[in-house]
Amino acid sequence: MTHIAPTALYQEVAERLRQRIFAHELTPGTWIDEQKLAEQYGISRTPLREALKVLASEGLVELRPRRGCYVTEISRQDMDDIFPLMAMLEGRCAAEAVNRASPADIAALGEIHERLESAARDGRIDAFFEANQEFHRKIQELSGNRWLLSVVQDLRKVLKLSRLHSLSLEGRLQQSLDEHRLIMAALESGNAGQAEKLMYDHLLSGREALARMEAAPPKAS
Amino acid sequence: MTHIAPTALYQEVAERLRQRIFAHELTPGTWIDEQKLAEQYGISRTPLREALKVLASEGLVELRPRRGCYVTEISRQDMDDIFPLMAMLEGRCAAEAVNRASPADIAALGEIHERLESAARDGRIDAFFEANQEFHRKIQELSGNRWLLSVVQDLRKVLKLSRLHSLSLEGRLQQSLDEHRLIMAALESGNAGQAEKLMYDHLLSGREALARMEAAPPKAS
DNA sequence: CCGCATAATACTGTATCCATAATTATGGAG
DNA sequence: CTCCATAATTATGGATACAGTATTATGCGG
Repeated sequence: MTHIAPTALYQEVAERLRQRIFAHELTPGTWIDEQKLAEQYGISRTPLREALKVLASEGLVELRPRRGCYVTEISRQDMDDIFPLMAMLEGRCAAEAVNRASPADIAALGEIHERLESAARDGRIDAFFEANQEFHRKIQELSGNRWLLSVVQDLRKVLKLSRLHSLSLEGRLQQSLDEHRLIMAALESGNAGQAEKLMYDHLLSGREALARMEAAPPKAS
Repeated sequence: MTHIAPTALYQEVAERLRQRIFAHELTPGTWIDEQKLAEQYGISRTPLREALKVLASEGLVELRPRRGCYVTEISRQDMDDIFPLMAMLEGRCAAEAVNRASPADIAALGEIHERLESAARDGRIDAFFEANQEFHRKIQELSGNRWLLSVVQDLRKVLKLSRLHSLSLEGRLQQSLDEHRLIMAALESGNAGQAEKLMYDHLLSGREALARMEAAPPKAS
């Protein structure tokens, strides 16, 4: 039986760990017990350690020599550092996307946007969250810049370390939807400069919403 | 004998490999023979493989499953993708540096700039190259944004894969020096917006010089 | 009773070993 | 002579074993 996916074990392990980290099953600051995790996955420590090296490069975990591996703790300062950066980068993605996207691409993006609309109508936050991610990712891909894509996605991974999601803030979902509509319109009209600025503002707006939550957290620990 | 540096072996190996790649002793496209390299370094394959995972995350090598490890080949397209990105990012670094730097920081930067001047006077290209790197790095650090720093430095590593150095182009060294003077002046006068734009233009100017070399390469293979 | 030193334990880091898959060489058939 | 198939070789990927260091517990001294 030939493996269809010849992907190495350490990659699969890395992906599984990523999911657990994003799901906050492994919370920031917690120590990762190599041999416990290895036997839990039924593998040896070798591929696990290789996976941890990858996650460390992505910033999801920190490897302290002779001390072990810890899930990265993200500070408010980090958020303040990353969001403006993301705003700039995603803004650039939007601008590049306008320059390179075909009408078919824009149409595909419009479909994703429609899912945002319907999710918002039904108040389905998690569906909105999913479509939102997909929308942003699609634009990033449309930029056609492989390196821009990888940088943005690496930073996005780091942001996902935070358990705060601005969409659960009262009114933020509607506001986010409004901003998306504007961005979508700019993309359709082919206005690169405007798309860039709107995307930039959209990201900063998201950070602001998050900041408001930090002041009055919903029910997180 | 206690190791003063408790740094793990795989990190040292990764650094040694980086240097060999940057020195073009390991040229893009070449296959990395694990066991040959391991015995050459007098170590086992385990830490070497971990080092290769790190280098792969940095984009310096490519790991093809079951096929081995190859030094990344950088295309013209990649250069065209990365340079504008770097221009934007380093521009942002310069702007942030203006906002955060103390007079002492600016003075330290001025000293590095002086080394640029003197290296240029004596026509010492490699010294100029060194001081140039240090100048840019210092500004990146002054931005005070840990994530911006890591993103920029990762991309810088990838650029170093290219064996083309624009400074060896006739007249480029003087042009680069001129641009640096303007940047330095903007930093000293505390004009963030201008520093950002000048740095942006400086990077694009570097890419243009490189493009001219690609058309008429000096003597590279 | 508290603090420090020493010993025991446990985990990280490295080496060695084995299995599997890919590449290359060799031989035979067309 | 060329092309394909099969076998041998070689390298990668994973597992296991071992060494060294950090942490924790325990006991002794103050």
